[in-house]
Amino acid sequence: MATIYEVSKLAGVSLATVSRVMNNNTPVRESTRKKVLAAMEQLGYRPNSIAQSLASNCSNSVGILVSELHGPFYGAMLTGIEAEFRAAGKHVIIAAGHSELATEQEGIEFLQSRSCDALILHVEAVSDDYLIKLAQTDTPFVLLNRQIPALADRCISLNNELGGYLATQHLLAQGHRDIAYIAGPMWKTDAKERYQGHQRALADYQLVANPALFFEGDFRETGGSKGLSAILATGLPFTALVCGNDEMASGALTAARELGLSVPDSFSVVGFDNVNFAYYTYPKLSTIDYPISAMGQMAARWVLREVYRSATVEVQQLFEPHFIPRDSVKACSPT
Amino acid sequence: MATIYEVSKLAGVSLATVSRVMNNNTPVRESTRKKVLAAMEQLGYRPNSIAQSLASNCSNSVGILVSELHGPFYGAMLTGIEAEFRAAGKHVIIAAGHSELATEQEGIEFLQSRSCDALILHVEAVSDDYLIKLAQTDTPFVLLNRQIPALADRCISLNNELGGYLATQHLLAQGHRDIAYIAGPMWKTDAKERYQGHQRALADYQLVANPALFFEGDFRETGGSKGLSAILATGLPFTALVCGNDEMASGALTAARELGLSVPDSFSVVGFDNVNFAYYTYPKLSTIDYPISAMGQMAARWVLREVYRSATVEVQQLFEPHFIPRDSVKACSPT
DNA sequence: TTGTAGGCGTTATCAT
DNA sequence: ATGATAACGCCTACAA
Repeated sequence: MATIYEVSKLAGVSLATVSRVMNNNTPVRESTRKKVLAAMEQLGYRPNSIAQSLASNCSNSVGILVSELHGPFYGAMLTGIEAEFRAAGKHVIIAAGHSELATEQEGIEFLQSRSCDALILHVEAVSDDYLIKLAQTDTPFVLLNRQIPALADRCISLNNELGGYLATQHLLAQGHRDIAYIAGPMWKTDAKERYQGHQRALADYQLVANPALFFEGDFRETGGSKGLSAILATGLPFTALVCGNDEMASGALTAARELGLSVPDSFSVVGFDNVNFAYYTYPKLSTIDYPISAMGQMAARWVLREVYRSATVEVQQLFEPHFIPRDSVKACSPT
Repeated sequence: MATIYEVSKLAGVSLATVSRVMNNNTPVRESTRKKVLAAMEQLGYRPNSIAQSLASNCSNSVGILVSELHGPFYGAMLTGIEAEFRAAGKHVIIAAGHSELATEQEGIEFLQSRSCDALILHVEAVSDDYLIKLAQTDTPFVLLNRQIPALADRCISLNNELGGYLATQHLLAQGHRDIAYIAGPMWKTDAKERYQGHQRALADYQLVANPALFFEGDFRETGGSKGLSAILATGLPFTALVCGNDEMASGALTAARELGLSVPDSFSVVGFDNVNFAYYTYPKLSTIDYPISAMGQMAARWVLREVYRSATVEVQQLFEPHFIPRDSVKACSPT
């Protein structure tokens, strides 16, 4: 592989000049520029990005830590991020944190050791304090799907509470009063906030959530099926079920079918996230939209603006969810 | 950030010695090792990976090019790859090729310019010749889901033809004779091979595929729904439908339901890939298993073995699919 | 076992 | 506008 040195020799100029035409940061006479370009072309010269990084103290790489690489949710997020960075010539290093404390911390350290210029973190297990400490470090980072007041300027998040509110509010407006709830792991902020929204919507109608109709699931399909069984086992009547995310809703739909119950005739179901497959369940799932791809893109832009100082479009940090009506909810028939 | 130099000063040894304890490739007296370790600890020393890369001519990074970052298929693949590399201390740079020629080539060049030690390529649009030329370059790469005879030693692929054969064979064994087929884009090798397997299975029964019952889709859900409409529009009878992948099968299921047809009573459906949501469709989709996560892992191992010379477990390059019976197929009732 | 010194391919600061 | 030359932080013969 040709080096800058060989290019300079062939072009009959100095190292520095070659560097200048590459980065065009310093004026170079047009004729010499041409000479250099020609030499580069002739040698098939490609700058060594490692050497550039060492000398410029900028690796042009940003680390992404997500909980999982698979699953409809993170895929959409990564797509938004990658597209934005690729266009800017930055590259993306990914690591999975698996929602586990140790793995998430390791992941962050791993990414830091790779000398990323910045980090985009979608972490769940790590504590607020840990992140606040991390902010003292000289590796800048943005937080996706998390709200920490002390770090508000680097948080990009959805109003989960509002989403939870909207889901339940829609059911209430349809006449439902006995509403079961399958939550995600309540130690996860988004699961908790969604549930709080649920409670607020109930309060609007002078109602209170019935603890017997509550189940704490795992955000996965099995959580939905187990949750439904548990709720049915109470023998209590209910006409609607809110699930903390679409995966659990899908599990609940499947379980209901296997038990001979039909949705929405036996009861209505609402999910959360609007992942791509929500449209392909049967019945099609009514859910809350989570614009995760756009949010990933915003995280990328934040980095572009704050770290690479490129003049980019506005960065939106707070996103509002909205309700997507489909076929899994119907009005509560007066009995 | 502390450098190796400061560590050496604090420990009272030379630069070289510090480097040696880090890489432990050269014997170092235990007492000096301790001193160095202590100094590193005290300074919170972290090696600069960029400098390491420049000096050692090894970036410890491998580039991954996939068609898409979202979708159940690639997610599973990335998971297999990331886990394997992370454990080996290598990191993963990803790029999306979107199944488009220009984007795939750009992606490869992008990854090369990032001085990856190796590439894992899941490319569809790029030609065999291009890849054969690429093999002359000094960037080693493995091919996932592609078979090129001249590059056989770096191909990790599934026997798609066999998969296609198994899908149809199962239907034939269940008594089906009029079998419709919704293929993926036929310029994609896997789509073509799956269809060839379909034809071979038919041939076993002295049957020939009916071109009127064939539809070329796009591997996406809409392909399945459009395909089903097109096939129904012919008015020809059929009792089973094979789809080139699960996404299209899912689309066909949804479309069938909307048309008032019930699967598998009106007709049976088989998919391909066994993506995670295949279990959550209604009815649960009978399909062909595609062990993509394991294949991703193998690609990673190939790199570990061939490029990083680490003694790893055997690398399996050829994978065999098998049939997963679920609820979308039933025996053809004799009429 | 340990130290010395040259090199990896750029960038960037001075001069000129 | 251009050229020397010193970083950048580490690795690795070669010597001792």
